[in-house]
Amino acid sequence: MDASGTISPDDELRHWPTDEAQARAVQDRLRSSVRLDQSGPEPGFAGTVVGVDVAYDDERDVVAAAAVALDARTLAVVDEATAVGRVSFPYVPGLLAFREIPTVLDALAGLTRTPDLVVCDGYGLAHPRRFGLASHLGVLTGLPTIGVAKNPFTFRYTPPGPDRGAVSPLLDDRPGTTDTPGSGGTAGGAGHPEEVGRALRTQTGVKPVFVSVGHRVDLDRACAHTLHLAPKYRLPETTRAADSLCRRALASV
DNA sequence: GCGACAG
DNA sequence: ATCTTGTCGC
Repeated sequence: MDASGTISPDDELRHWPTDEAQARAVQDRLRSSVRLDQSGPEPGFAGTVVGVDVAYDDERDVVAAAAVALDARTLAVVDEATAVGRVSFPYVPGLLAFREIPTVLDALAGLTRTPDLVVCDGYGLAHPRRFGLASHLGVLTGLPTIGVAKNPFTFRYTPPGPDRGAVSPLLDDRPGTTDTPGSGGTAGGAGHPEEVGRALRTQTGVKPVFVSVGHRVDLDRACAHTLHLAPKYRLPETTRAADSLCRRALASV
């Protein structure tokens, strides 16, 4: 991090961790760079929302990433890019970012214009150390990011109402994991469960998705964007487009 | 020791 | 994430 508080993605990539202990140390070091004090772009803003996703071929040790830019208002695809690389880290719950980010950064670099918002597959704040994939990608790029996951991980939630748009809090029952203002310090006392994200029903009668803040976006807007991006299916169109593209990219390698 | 475990 | 058949519906 330089004097202005910016993280250098190149420096981070040069010092990419090789084991779990190093990776956790990186998360603890970068966590303080996350900006949670900005509300982020308004839903329906004039700009692009970019979806990123990754596909793997562990047999050949190959990973393919895709970045697809949609018009934030019409959801039309306006730009896309892919990148291929070697798997840089094994899958470990809580350390997903180290497996996905290097190739995702390459894909993002292939876009013609700078994204106004990036939607990640996975979590941001909803993470054991409050620094999931979306937080990590946000800090390394400086871009507003959110995380939309398909599973609640270890967090607890009460199912939201049956209608599209219904939400319920995603809660961390284990206090003392992080020093969050209002969580009552580090003593493992019985404090109120911390809301780390939200379960959001994007389609009536369909299992919810799990939204959390990444970087420079608040939770209300993260949910509003997610709902706007999912007018027809459970998952945001950004995620669907990026998922489709990275699979095609992997298959053509 | 056993279960749970984003993608 | 990935492995996989058939099936229901627009």
